[in-house]
Order: sequence, then C-alpha cells, then structure tokens
Amino acid sequence: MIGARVRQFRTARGLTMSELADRAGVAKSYLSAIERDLQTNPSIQFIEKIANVLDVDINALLKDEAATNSSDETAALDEEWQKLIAEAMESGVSKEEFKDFLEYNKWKLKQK
Amino acid sequence: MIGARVRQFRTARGLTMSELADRAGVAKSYLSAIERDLQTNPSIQFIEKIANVLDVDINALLKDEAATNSSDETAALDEEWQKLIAEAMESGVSKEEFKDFLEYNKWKLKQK
DNA sequence: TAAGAACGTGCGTTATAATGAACAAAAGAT
DNA sequence: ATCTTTTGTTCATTATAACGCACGTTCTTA
Repeated sequence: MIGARVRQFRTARGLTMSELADRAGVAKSYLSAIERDLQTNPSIQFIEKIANVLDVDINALLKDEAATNSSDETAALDEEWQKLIAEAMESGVSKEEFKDFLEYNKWKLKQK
Repeated sequence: MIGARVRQFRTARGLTMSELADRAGVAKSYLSAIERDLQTNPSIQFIEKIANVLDVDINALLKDEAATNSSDETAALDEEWQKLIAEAMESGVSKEEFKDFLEYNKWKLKQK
C-alpha cells in the first residue's frame, strides 16, 4: 500500500505529518488518511507534491513493495532507528562524539 | 501534459478510445477529457489501469518531470552515518542507551 | 505543575474525479 | 444512395478526493 511507503520515507527524513503537509501544500488531515490507508487513491498531483518534498522518485511511492526493498541498505534499518538517526543528525551531534559513545558501550558490554 | 502521451501510446497501438477505455475498465468520456487536457489530474489507479493495457511503465505517462531530483544534503541519510548506525546495531547497543546518549548531547550543546 | 505549543486524528464541507447515458459526425457495408 | 456501426464528444449525475477547522493527546518550556 502507498500509505506505508509515504510514512516510511517521511519518518526517515525526520519529518512530521504537519511539516510534510505544510511543505507540500496539502492538507495534513488527508495526508493522515493516506498513511493509514483510509484513502488509497490519491491524484498524481498530490503524489508529485509530496514526492517532491521527500525528494524521492514518484515510483518509490507507487512501487509495489516487492521490488522496493528486497536488498536495500536503508531498509535494513528499522523505522525507530531511522528516527533516531535523523534526530541525531539534526541535533548537531558530531560523528566523533558518536564514535566515542560506541567504543564506550562496547567496552561496557565486555565487562559483564 | 499527460493527455498527449496517452493518445500517443494509444494510437501507436492502433487502439480506439472506446477500446482502450473498455479494456482498462474506465469511462471513455473521461478518457476523452484526459487526452484533450480538459482534465489533468487523474488518480493513480486510473493511470495504472490504462498503463497496464497500453503495456507501458507508469513513468512513460508521467515523465514530464523526470529530473526533479536534487538530493538534499541535510535531510538525506549521510552514508557515513549509516555505517555508524549499522555498527551500533550489530554491537548490541540498545535503542534506550542511544536515546540517553542523544538527550545528554542535546543538553550538553545547550550549555555551550 | 501549569501553560503552551506541536502532534496526529475526526468530521463536515467543497471541489472535482469519474461515470453512464445520449448525441452528431464519420466510416463501412449493402 | 440509405442504413448500420463505430468513432469521439457533450452533459447531467454520482462518487470520492482533498480541504479547513476543531478536538484530544502528547511533548516542551517556564
């Protein structure tokens, strides 16, 4: 279904529904209905708008999930992790700080 | 416009409007309006139907804006970040620990 | 802990996508 | 040449896509 894909890309970009709807110039209430598959037949202009903001090809939203993420790297990351990544990047956490955090945790796990 | 492309593919297949509309299961009156650009915002299900009969990819009918992709640096998932995250997941770092790390860093940045 | 903002959803309304006739013009057949 | 069938169009009607606003909840900020 198309709703799942829209939500997937949206959360991956760390965007809220209000934000996406605002940027795309569509009603957030309708976007909500689309993501929950309460409505499943949007127009091409609607799809173009949100695809434009999400910066993805229109096919990425229309494509049946069969070919979409068979062996896609980003698909390996589950949804919650993607949110965390987006949040991390936006908050200005440096990669170095994160690396330190990683090493510290590895060390901590070893102590058990 | 989309109408020109539909007509182009249809005539190329030697199909009449009545025939295409019939096979696709849509109203020929509406198909007529689409081809003459009296209506320019069909639904994805409509396009899928006729694209299916015409045996063309959906893009072939929408391709007017094929090159609208200029990947956003800030929003897109940074490649190096992805590797770090993958490493984090494999090393068994829990989401909770990562969340705590994020909050701590946000707080730290605020202190300046 | 209270106030305020931002989040997503529910609902009534509007705009328009999509339909099913019936129609005139053109093509094809007898 | 008239009759018949097929073509694409017009028009009134129905279905639903899309909207704006208000509401309850969940984060923030003080």
